Amino acid sequence: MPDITKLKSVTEEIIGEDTLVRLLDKKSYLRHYIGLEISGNLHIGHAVSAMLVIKELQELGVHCTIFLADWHAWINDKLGGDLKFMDEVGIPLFKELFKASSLMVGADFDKIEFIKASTIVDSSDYWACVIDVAKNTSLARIERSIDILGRKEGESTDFAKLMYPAMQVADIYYMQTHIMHAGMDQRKAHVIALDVAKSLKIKPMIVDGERISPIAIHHHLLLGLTPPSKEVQAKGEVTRDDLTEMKMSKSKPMSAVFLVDTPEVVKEKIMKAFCPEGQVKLNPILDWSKNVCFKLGTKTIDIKRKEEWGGDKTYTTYEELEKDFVEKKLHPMDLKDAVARSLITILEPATKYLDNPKIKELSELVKNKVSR
RNA sequence: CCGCAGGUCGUCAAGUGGCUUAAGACCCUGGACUGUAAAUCCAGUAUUCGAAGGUUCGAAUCCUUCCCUGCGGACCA
Repeated sequence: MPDITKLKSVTEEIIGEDTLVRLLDKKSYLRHYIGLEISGNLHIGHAVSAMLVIKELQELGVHCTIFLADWHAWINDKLGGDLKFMDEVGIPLFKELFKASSLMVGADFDKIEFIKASTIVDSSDYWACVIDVAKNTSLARIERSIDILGRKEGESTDFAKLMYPAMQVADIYYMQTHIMHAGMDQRKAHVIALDVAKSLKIKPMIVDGERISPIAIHHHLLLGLTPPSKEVQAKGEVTRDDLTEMKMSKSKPMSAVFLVDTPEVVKEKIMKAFCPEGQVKLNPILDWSKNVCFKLGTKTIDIKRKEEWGGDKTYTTYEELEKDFVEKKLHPMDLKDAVARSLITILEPATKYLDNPKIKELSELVKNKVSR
């Protein structure tokens, strides 16, 4: 039996776990994919959550693919919807950022296949898949799933945005990627993919001659560093949609740590982060401790503080740390200091790799494009 | 193509001829206070009102043209 415990430790949920184990056991050739809109920047969540999953899948012998969703970015108005710019600047930069991420987590970058959306849309078969998906779902369903674009309800939606979910699902079947992987914010699209699995005529998902439902892997979304809205804070229950709402966002630079951030910037962002003393719920510093610091690097948190505050202490498990934090034996400031140092260490391979003029130039071009 | 409504700070939004050197809220920035952040309290932030003309002593507010957005209609009878 293949052991997927390590894979599970870096994901929030796997839908179709039994199928995955069965197919791995049979040594079937399995393809994975994760799609990303070309937006011009990757944050630590992409590296940790997405790349870590790729690393674990690679170790299980799965062929991993990164789908460069330039057409999807166009639909979603990223980088000015400028496909040419994406091709010349966005995608080259993205590949460097992925390379940097792979260095951070130890994934094999050379074995990752890159596929651009703009190449598969040349095929009429692809559009047949889109229609096949669209024929097997309802308009209401699509409308409900539209928040996968990261848009709030009520925002103006042009018709192209309604095509997006059907395309996203079609991507999976057209490319025959048995494992569809994304953040928790994308699960609505994946659930549609699951629902239509048995009805599709054009390109059903086939492994070893057997028709299957694709396997969905969803990784945790790191909490943004900025305070959650008052409404959410007041709620007793925090829903999935609330969590999606609070993820790191490129439009709020202080909410996220980017791969290109210097150690000084990382330190500053962490020190300015929301971190209520003794509270675990909606606390990004605790969330990051658990999902970044204890998953990468030394997998410990080293507190350095004066004797009067309790002296130095090293935590080797998150549970231990959480307990002390709740009992207020660990002050937010000391935790922040330790988390910042940990992140800087974890980011170091990426920081070093990205410290080169060509990459900086691409990064600048994107920055100008976005602010325009 | 026609009709209706609308375009004011990053966002929402008041203002319908002089009291506006454009209110307020949120966001953002700086400061105070906490051994972090948040909360709280101060301070700062549109010489400009979709664009161009025009009327007027005086316009974001009136007129003209154009551009854009939303809604509805028309075409098929």
